[in-house]
Amino acid sequence: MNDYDVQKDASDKYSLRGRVFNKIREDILSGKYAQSEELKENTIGVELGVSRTPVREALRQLELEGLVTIIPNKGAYVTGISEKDMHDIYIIRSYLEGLCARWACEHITQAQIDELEEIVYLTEFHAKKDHHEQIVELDNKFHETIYEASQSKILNHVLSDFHHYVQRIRKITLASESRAVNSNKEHSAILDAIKNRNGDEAERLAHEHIMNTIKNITDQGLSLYS
Amino acid sequence: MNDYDVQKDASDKYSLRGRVFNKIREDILSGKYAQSEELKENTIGVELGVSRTPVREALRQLELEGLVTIIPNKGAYVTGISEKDMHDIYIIRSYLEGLCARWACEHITQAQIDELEEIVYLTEFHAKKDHHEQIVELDNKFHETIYEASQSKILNHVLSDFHHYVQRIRKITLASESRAVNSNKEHSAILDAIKNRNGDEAERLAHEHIMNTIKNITDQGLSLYS
DNA sequence: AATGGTATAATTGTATACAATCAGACAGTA
DNA sequence: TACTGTCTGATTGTATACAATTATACCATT
Repeated sequence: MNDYDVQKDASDKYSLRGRVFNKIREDILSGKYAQSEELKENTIGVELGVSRTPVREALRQLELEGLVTIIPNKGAYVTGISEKDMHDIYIIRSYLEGLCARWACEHITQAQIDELEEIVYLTEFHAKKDHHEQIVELDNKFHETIYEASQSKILNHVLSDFHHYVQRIRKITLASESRAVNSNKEHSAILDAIKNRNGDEAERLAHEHIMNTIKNITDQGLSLYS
Repeated sequence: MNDYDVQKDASDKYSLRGRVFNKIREDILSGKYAQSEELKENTIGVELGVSRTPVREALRQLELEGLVTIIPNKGAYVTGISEKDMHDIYIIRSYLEGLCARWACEHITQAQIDELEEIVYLTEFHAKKDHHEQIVELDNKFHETIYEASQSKILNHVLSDFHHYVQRIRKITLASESRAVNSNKEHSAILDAIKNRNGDEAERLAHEHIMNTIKNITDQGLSLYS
C-alpha cells in the first residue's frame, strides 16, 4: 500500500541475478574460492541474502563462461583459470586484437578516431602524473573503442569476454610508469595505422602491442595470474 | 583434502534445462524465431511441456552467448546472427584454428596423431562413397581432436562455442563431393605438418583450410547463413 | 478528436515448496 | 575385516506462488 518500503538499492541497472553473477565471478577470479570448491546454491544465497533462484541462474551462466563446472544432480564446482590459461588468453587476444584493428581500419568513423586521439592525448598527460586510475580507465576505453570500430558484433563479444579476465592484470602492468608510456606510444602507432587505413600495419602493431604486454609482465618476473 | 577431479567430459544425460537450451538455440539458428521476436517464458514453457524455471535459465545462458538480449523486467528478445556475423565467425576461426594447429604441434600425443590418421583414412573412404553423414561426423571429430591436442582449455572453449554456429554450414559444404575430397586433403596436409612439429606450416595450412571453406561456399553462390 | 490518468491484464523477478537424486552412516552378514 | 543394502540427511531439479514491473485498454476531461 504505502510506497515507502521500496528497494533502496537504487542501482536498478543491474538485477539481483546480475549482481550475484558479478559477485561470484569476482570471487572466483580473485581466488576467494579454491579450485574445485563446491559452490552450494543455498550457502551462497544465504551469504548474499537472496534465495536460491538467482544464485542458480548465475551459476548456470558462469558454467557457460567456463568458470564453473556443473555436474547434474551433484553440484557446481569452481573451474577457475590457471596461469597458463591467462597466458593463452593473452596469446589469443594478440591475434584477435590484430584482426580487430584491421577491421577497424575498414569501418571506423571520424567520431571514433577523434575519441581515440583524445584518449591517447589524455593518457600522455596522466602518465606523466602517475594517475594510475585514469590510465587504466583510458586503456580500457581505447581497446573498447577499437572493438566497436571493428563493427563486428561477434569479435566485440569475444574480446569483451576476455576483458574481464585481463582487467586485474592491466592494473598491475600499467602501474609501471615506463610501461604506461610505452603502451601509449604503441596505442598512438596503432591509431596512426588505422587513420591511414593501413590494415596490415594496424594488425601487426596491435598484435605486437599485446605481445609486449606479456613480455613486460614476465620480464618483471611477475605472473599473469596474481 | 582430496582434489575432486571435476570432469568436464559430458557424457551426461542432458537435464531439462540443457534440452530447453539446445532447443531454443536450435530454433534461433534455424530461423524459427524472427529477429527481435519476444521470447516469453510461459509460452515456450507450455510449448515444451516444462515450467518457466528451466526456460528462464536457458534464456539467461543464451543471453551470455549473445543469441538473446534480455531487457530487465521487460522480456527476452531474439538477437540472432546475421550473414555478416557468420562471415566474421569464419574469419575469426581461420585465425584461431591456425593458432590451435600451432599449439597442437607442441602438445599432441601419439594417440591423438593415430586418431587423426584414422579419421583422414576413413574420410577418404566415405568420400568416395558419398556417405555425407559419416563425412560430417569425421570432419567434426578431426577439428575437435585438434582442439584437444592444443591442450588449451580456453582456446578449446572458444572454438567449441563457434562450432555450434558452423555446424549447419558444414553439412552443406561437405555435401559437395569435390569439396569433401579437397577438405580431406587439406586435413591430411595439416596432420603432416603437425606430425613434423612444423608449427608455422600447421598454422598456415589450418588458416587456409578455413578460408578455403569460405571461398568454396561463396563460389557456389551459397550463403554462409542459409 | 486528442490527451491524460487509472484500472486491469500480462509478464517478469524472486521466493518457496516439493520431488528426484546423491553421499555418507550404520547395522547386519559372512 | 570386508562387503552390502538400507536408511537418513543434504543438495539439486522443477514447479508453483506471490511480488514487482510493464503494457494495454478504457474512460473522463479538454
